[in-house]
Amino acid sequence: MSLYTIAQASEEVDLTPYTLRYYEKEGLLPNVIKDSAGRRKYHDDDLQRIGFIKCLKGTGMSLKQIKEYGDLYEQGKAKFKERNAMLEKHREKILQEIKTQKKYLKMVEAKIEMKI
Amino acid sequence: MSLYTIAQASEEVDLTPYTLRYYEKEGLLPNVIKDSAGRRKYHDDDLQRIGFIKCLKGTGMSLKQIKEYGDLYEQGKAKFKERNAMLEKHREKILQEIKTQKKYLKMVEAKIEMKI
DNA sequence: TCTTGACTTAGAGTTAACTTTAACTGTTAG
DNA sequence: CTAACAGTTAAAGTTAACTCTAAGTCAAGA
Repeated sequence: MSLYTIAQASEEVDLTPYTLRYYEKEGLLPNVIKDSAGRRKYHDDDLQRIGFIKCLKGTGMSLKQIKEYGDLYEQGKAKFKERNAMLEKHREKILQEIKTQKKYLKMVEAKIEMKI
Repeated sequence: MSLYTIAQASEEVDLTPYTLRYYEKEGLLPNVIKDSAGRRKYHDDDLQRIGFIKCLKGTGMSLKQIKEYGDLYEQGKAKFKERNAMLEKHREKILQEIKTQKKYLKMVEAKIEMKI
């Protein structure tokens, strides 16, 4: 049950403190606690959550949608179906994106081989 | 040797006329000609070029870098080496990105399977 | 006690990539 | 001839996602 300052968390998840505060302000990190002096303390759970946010963001989900997902997550198993539907849909999007990337890769490779 | 109006080109490449004019203004499309009334006429070559711009952009290259690449392209075989070096580097980036996407795909799938 | 340094906030500023607006021009159908 | 239409420009506006600033607080070390 280790706790991290914002600097440590920042290091750990490779996002700036600015970004961490921004995500929190946007409602993506509802469970970050503060010490008696008002300073943020990040739990491992928070870092896990940030990790998943990075995954969703890295696969093209907007922060707005990520927040929607997070809000469903906060509502527990009542919203499990909705939440998983979002993920299933996102999974399809990622699969499609990988296909597109592979197509583009071939285009770039073709251009390289063209030697003109 | 067919020619396209901006509306037709827009349809063909699936970008708005706004975007096509914007790309031109940014110097990404230096060869678009105009008719006697000042209206743009797109050649097949232009559409090909736009197609490759979409490829580079779709794989995360910024318009600024795409312009750099295009500028080298304009300078013909004198800059062939530099140009191809850019593409080789970009190829590596795409490969890395596909790897990352696959990792993220697994994370999303794991979360789906988690059923919590 | 003083100062240094890491934090806090609200709010302003930045960047990329469009996207729209306003005012205008030339072409075409009735 | 004229109205509608498809285009033109320069410049302003928009959006997402940060990124930074200014002013302040608190704790720890010399």
